[in-house]
Amino acid sequence: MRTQLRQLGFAIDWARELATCDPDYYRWNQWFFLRLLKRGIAYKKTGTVNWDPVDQTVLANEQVIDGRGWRTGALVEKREIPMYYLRITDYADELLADLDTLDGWPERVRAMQANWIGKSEGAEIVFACGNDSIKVFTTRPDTLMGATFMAVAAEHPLALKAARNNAKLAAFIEQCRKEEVSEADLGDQEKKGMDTGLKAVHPLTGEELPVWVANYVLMGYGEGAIMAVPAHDERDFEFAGKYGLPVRQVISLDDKQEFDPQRWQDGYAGASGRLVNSGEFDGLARDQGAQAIVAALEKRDAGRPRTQFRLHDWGISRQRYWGCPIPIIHCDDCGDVPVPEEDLPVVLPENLVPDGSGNPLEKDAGFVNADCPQCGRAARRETDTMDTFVDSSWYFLRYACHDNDEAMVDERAGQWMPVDQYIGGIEHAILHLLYARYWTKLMRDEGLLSIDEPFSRLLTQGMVLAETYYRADDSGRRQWFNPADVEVSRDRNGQISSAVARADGRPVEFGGVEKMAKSKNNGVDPQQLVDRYGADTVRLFSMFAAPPEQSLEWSEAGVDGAWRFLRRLWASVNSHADSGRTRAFRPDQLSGQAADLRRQLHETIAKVGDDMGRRQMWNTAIAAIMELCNALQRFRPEGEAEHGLMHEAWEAVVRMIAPVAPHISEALWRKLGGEHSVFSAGWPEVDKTALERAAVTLVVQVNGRVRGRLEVAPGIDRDSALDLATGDENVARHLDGKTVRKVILVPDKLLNIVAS
RNA sequence: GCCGGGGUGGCGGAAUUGGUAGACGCGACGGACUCAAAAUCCGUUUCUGGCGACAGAGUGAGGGUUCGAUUCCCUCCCCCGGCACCA
Repeated sequence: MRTQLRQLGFAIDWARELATCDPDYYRWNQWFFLRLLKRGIAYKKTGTVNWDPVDQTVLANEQVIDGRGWRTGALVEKREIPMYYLRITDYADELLADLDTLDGWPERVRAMQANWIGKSEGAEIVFACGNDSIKVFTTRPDTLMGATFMAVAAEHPLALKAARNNAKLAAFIEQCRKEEVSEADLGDQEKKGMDTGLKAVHPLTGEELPVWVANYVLMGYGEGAIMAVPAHDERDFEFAGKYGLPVRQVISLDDKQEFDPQRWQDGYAGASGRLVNSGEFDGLARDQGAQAIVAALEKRDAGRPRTQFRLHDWGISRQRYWGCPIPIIHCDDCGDVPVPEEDLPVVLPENLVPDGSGNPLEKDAGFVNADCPQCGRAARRETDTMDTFVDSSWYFLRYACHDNDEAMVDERAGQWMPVDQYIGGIEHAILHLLYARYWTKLMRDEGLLSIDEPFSRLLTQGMVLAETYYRADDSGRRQWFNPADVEVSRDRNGQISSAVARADGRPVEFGGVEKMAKSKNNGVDPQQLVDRYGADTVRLFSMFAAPPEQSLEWSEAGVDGAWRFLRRLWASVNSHADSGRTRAFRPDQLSGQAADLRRQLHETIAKVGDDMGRRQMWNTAIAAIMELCNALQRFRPEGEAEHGLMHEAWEAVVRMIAPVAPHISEALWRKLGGEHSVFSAGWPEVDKTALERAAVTLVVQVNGRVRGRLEVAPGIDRDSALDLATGDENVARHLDGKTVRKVILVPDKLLNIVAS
């Protein structure tokens, strides 16, 4: 079933692929895009793409940064091209706030989205710099008086301007821009910088501050420029130390701590403390100081409060063939003209072959050449396609009303939505799920929907991991072997001692356990297992292996157990049904073992319902069903009532296992006399009266260690329990010579006698 | 470097709110059935000592809180995943 879960996760990807092939879906994507364009929610601006100067193509992000080494460093250039964007940042506040309403979502996904949106409160401050100015964003306006230099990103306009007559600076900037490509190891990259020679003017003191280019300042966040306060920011501190820039303390520390400009210490960036060395602001607490400083800046028109989001607007243009065409025609005279509604959809030609040299649409005259809808003259069709995340943002809405060719969605979408239970891989935790939430809100605000959120409950599956094997050639390049093509020898502890390739019998190296990926050739196709054992067994086995949110190392050990379980179930139910003794009975006719068995049956029904529903722990649900089956198979029914009980039990078992082993369950359900499908039979009901117990097991501890067990009537009080416990031989032995100090009773569960 | 998730028998994992650690399954070992094997069924299976009843140790390491800690707190180690030096 993990496979099935996995496939449900893939459904997102399938939906995207199918949707992009479906002109009907294109039509509404394009219709809605044009509507957003008209509203100004979609807009055009220059964006940066990774460009391969050798193959002359745009590189996908993962080709550049995922460490597979396709293209790195010098082989990637940045290129500025016009792109279409959606104003997702306008919804940043709502997307953040509504996370609190998604209580059916895993906490970690909500945390990841909140971090991604990245709201921070602070101020923007403007520093004069010659005839220009530098605007910065800071979360710490209280430290303004401790700013000792400015730092700008390599791409910052002022840096570029200064580089025009400074070759060394230009070279440094070029180097920074190249290195920025590999974000993966940015974390431990050394801080580097260079003085531009420019001076910025402190807006309150008038002091001149040097302006540096620094590789730790990012153009994509805030203003691409910072005021550096080395005394209270660890990165600025490190940078100042390296380049000998001044450090000025402006926030007091705890009494215990002394400020040392040579050494960074934890409290420097802390929240406590008052302003010092800050002139008129001295003595104010941090937040008051921040307010006062921002007020002073506002008076001089040099700053104001501001909330900054990390989230960027969503660039939806993609320079690739497969995707929904962006319905725009570029005319030399009329500019960018939307394709008229009656001409939608713009469809992709299907006969093009991507050859790795860029978007084939650009070279297809039949697609590119178009008449301007406004003036009728020859014009050029937009060849960028939409990000396929656009398609996955609302496919589930279209499912509800796929046959409507008059409207994007109709009232049926409102009836079906929101999705009760959404399942997908954890890799979709941020992008897909955030875009789908955003799109839902967009459609709501366009009057097409009345829901705020698309998915009520979310299950994010863990990754499936598998062993990797490789053989390195002389140059160190690794050739990866699929685990299925490798013969593994293990030592007594199950550890891999050696492995050889089946093909040539020569040894291969074990490369550790990693997430299944094409690049490591460690994917496993469950189809072979399905062919051998059947789909029900493979579903049962993979659902039983681990809870769905946990990552799972793929192993076929254990699949035999699932197979045996289903075979036993098949035999037991058939033999019961063939006995033909299925008459109704009254529970009070049962006694002894039979009554216990019926209690276990109803406890199991309750547990399995809770595990499959609330807890989403399918592995323990299956374990409980297995336990029940073991008990049922051991039981030898005598008389009509006990045969009736067996019938009640097997009916319940078949209904409970049906979600996991649907084919066998369906057949067994008919065998048990079901007229309709097991899936219309409903969930077995818990008979609360069957749950009552005549006796419970009370664990007896002495000083927290288990020394005995008592069978007692439910609800027994502490003193009676203690009386019984001290009568137990082993308990008495451990109490011998000691005085009872304290007795703790956990009702119907445990009695702890504290003695010394 | 930062963030998130983990670390429990030979293995996958269970223990839901601080209350019997190891459910369920795999594997292994022993037995029944069989001329034999497979399949099936029964039993044992955390480690150490003991014929046993039992006793001691034990959930990555070390400390703490508690009558009681896999669970809560502190420090540290290791593994997996993600990433954005976010001002």
